[in-house]
Amino acid sequence: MLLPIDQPLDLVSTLLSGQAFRWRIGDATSFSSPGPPRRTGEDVASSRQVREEPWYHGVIYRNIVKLRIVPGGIEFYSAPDDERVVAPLLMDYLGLNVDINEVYRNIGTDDRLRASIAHYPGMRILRQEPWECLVSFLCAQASNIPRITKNIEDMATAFGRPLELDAPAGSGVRGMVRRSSFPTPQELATATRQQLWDLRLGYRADYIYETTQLVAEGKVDLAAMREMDYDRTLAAMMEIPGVGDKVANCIMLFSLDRLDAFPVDVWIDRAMHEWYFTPQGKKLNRKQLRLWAMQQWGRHAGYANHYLFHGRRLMGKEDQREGSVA
DNA sequence: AGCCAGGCCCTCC
DNA sequence: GGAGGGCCTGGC
Repeated sequence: MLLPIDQPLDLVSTLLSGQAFRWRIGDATSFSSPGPPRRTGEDVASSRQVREEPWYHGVIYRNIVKLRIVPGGIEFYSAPDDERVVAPLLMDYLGLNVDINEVYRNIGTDDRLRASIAHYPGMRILRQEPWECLVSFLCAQASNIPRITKNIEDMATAFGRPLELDAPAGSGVRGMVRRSSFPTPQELATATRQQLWDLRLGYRADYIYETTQLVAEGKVDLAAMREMDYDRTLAAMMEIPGVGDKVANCIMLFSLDRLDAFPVDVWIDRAMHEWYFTPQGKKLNRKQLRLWAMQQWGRHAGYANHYLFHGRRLMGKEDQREGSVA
């Protein structure tokens, strides 16, 4: 099915850069290292080099979704639910209801940000499912993307529901995709503390165990948090074990409709001191940085955060993986 | 071998 | 209120 879009969308930056952890590149289920771009194999003889966008697959709303960019929009398949059912969910999940050009006008306030925007046009903030997002960022403290990805996948495999997507013949999609849904709070609540510990989550296992009980028992109501104002949502989030200011802001930004949320991690901390509070200025703590940013960029501060984060990796160090194949 | 990671929490000052 | 150390595990 084709989902028409008329604004830039950069799938690799949006899906694989650390806001969600269940997206993979490639036609079929494969957890081997991504490696170099794969050959299509069929149109090698063709003199005209048709540059085809890669497929991605992930799991949202208990569906496997496989998608890629095509002229005019997004081509996608889903299972077990029909594409007509998944289409609006996918649209919403990808944040395509947000006018990104308006966002850029609001956050393009200096050269650094404008450079980052120019380098990552179409990198979006996802609108994820709050429960999965919460567990993901409980995993994230003192960790890294590959490890978080493994932790989340292990929980899905152990406590979620197995799914498969068999692409229709002649669709040009090759390979069966087998994934598991991320467990619901009730499903994950069946896990014992020891079982979680055995997934090698480290000390995060305790946070996840405690949090799962709270959500499954209804003592934490994530859906309700989408309706609250920023301060109330933040306060409610920080009641959750293992959730501090940074993690709360990540969850709020990526899943609770708070595009004004501004998570300050070590990288943002460095970038802001380096770029906005230069040498001798007194050091601001993380909460002060967040308040300053929210003042500066208002209701799209979270987008500024994401572009600062990626902008710094752009200028700070070399860009190791970049899909700019000739 | 030893240090540290995309934090949080608890203790102590 | 804020600085400092501990915490599972994995990677360098």
